[in-house]
Amino acid sequence: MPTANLDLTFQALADPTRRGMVERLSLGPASVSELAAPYAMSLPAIVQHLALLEASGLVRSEKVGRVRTCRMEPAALSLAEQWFNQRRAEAEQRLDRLGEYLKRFPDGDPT
Amino acid sequence: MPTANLDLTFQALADPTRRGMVERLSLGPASVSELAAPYAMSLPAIVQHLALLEASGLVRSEKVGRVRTCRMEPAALSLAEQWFNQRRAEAEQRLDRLGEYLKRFPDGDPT
DNA sequence: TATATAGTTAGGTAATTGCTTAAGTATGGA
DNA sequence: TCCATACTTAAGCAATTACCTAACTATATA
Repeated sequence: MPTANLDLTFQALADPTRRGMVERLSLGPASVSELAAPYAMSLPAIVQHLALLEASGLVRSEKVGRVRTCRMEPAALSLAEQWFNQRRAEAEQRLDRLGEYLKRFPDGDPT
Repeated sequence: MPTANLDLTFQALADPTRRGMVERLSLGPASVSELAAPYAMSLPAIVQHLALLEASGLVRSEKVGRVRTCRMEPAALSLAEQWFNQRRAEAEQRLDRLGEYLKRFPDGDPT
């Protein structure tokens, strides 16, 4: 339902850095600097990416002491996944109907 | 594997107009003006959205006479879907390992 | 052949994105 | 208490995005 959230989710996943961060977090929680380690860019840039991931709901984080620990929010992932499933379901339904139709009128239009 | 293509795919799906067009095309092929009909924006804007959908490989189109017919390319959708499946698989694996671990050391660290 | 239809091309603009550097603020350890 | 660590905030900038209008090119149809 919340189409705005799908916007944010897909937008978040459209960037290879952010997708990399999600891949990392799918293996388990990580601190900001751990997330940043594989990338050549500045820490503020990473933090900005993280902010988008949090805005989309894909990632949640909490700070204890001076380290912020980030972890995946699986529900947000599955929301996007559902969208794909619906599209596939529709496409398959359509092809089923087309199949039925062709079985009844193998030569095309029933004219 | 082609991470650049995932970029384009998710980028394409991040916009509600384009996502709407994909939803429409999941029900079956449509002409450019049919795709444009539900939206308040100009035709050139729609054509631009369509160009992004084609660049991502989600949609393919061909022009016959003066009408261009657009249709879904299911393979591109399933590429994105696979990415989600991998993420979920990893997350579940991790939780399984965590479960095993807790079964062996119910009190936490094995120190 | 004239006119409407379906789409295309070109150019412009305001807002957003993905970075950067510089200068902070807490927190934890020697 | 001093210093390093782990971020955070602010400001700026070049490139991209999502539109727009105006003008154009084909292809049907009357």
